[in-house]
Amino acid sequence: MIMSNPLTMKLEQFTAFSDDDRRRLDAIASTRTRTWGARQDILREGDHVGDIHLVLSGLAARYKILPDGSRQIMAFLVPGDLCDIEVFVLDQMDHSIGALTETKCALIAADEVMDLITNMHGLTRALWWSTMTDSAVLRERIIDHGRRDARERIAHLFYEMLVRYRMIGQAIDDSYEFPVTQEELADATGMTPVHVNRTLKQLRDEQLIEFKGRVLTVLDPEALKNAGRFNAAYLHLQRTEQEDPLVSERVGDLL
Amino acid sequence: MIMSNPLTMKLEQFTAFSDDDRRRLDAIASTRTRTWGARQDILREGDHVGDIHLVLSGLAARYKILPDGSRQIMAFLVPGDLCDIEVFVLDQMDHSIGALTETKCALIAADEVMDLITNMHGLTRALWWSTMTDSAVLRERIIDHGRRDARERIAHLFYEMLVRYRMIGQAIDDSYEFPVTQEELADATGMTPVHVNRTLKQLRDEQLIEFKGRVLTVLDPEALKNAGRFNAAYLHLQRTEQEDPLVSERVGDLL
DNA sequence: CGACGGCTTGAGGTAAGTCAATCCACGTGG
DNA sequence: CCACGTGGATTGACTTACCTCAAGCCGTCG
Repeated sequence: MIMSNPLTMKLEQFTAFSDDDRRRLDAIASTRTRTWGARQDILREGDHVGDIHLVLSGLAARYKILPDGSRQIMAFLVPGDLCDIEVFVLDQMDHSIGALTETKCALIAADEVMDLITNMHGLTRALWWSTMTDSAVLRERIIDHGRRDARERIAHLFYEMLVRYRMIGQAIDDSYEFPVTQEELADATGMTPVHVNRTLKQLRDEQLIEFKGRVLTVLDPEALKNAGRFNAAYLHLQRTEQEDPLVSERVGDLL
Repeated sequence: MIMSNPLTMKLEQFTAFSDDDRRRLDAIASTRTRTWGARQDILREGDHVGDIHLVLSGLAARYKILPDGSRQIMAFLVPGDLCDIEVFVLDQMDHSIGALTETKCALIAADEVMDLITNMHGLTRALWWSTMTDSAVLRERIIDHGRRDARERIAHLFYEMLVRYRMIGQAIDDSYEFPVTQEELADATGMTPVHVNRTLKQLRDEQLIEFKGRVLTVLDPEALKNAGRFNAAYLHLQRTEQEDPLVSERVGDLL
């Protein structure tokens, strides 16, 4: 057996490849490469589709810088990891990738992968989008826990849920039904029920929200958004701005 | 325009559907449904492929119970969210889904989706696997931040990295090169550099690890694994146990 | 009416954060 | 070969956000 590239090795944990598959993967991973020095960004938040990057050697990190300058690393990328398949489906990066040490990546031509995507059934693509945005929401939750305090976390969650309920047409103005107990909120935000309670009280006292009878009402959307340091980019609601006035109508004012 | 089901509404944020597509989605979402009462599990950790579940109404949560009994909710699922597409690719659930209120789901026959998957090119499937495990790792990081203390977090990270470096053949016995600064570790674990330092010292004092010259050596794998309350299930290294002795050789003893 | 689940509030404790000084390994230039 | 600068690691003293324990409250439902 030939010692192949790290991506192949990784994927083989899952599927057995034919020699042909393996040759193909190796070819992809070796034709074009590029190297970044330590502390350089391989991809930046906002970048659009270009080549796909596959880490071959070195160590990189998926991270985001928050408004206050703090950084949250959401994942370490080791050889065999793909940096940016999601850009295909999500249009633009919602976070950055930085090299921690000198890092070499294989560059996979956009259209090689594009073939896969465009040949997909419309529904399959939509499915991809769904998975990818789910991941993005997960990443945001990591930031919540790592770099936001109790008040910011709750505010962020409530604002996100407002957007999500609007998306599916289940928010009336700035209210939505959100039938969670404080204990469940605690389990979601990684705090204790007691502290959730105090934080809710604070948000209520500040006139940002009202939360009674399982219905959450956002009294001051702008203020809540700020309190949660919310930035809608990660939800990838691309069509809103342009094409579709109807969709835009649903969530547009929240972004 | 017909008011369609929540999945369609959600996906339309991203793609414009033809009337045909929309009809198809609606059909999928309405043929078979099932309702769960509040506090019932829709899916349990360990469940294998069955029907795919699409939330139609109610509120559910993606969660995991830790060994000490604490629960971490990783995501709220609202109408339009899919509970378990990943099972297709990952063989079994690595977490549970519970209904928080009475929740109705559409049941999508496994083979309807299976068609999509099996018709996929081997590489595309592998790509899916890659994305799905990435998500699983993200979820694990949420648990880290929400329900593990500093020592557990660092221990968990170091053990996970050992497994990942083994997977790509870049660990020598229980050592691997991990060229991160303490500040970067802090950004990844959501703590401060100072506290990372103290935690490292503790792990060193306990003879669990050695970390000098960018090389991390796990002195006592079993103990480190326990310290991080590590459970390999989320990495979905399915082939290891059975088929492939070579793959198993790489990571087998760690699981 | 009592019981129960969930919410609220207080008092006191602790893990982790902040600020700041010191140390150490290294690379570079005189 | 030593002086120096620099980035990172280490350690101490003090603060704080959040946790724990525990009691009381409130609405609803049998």
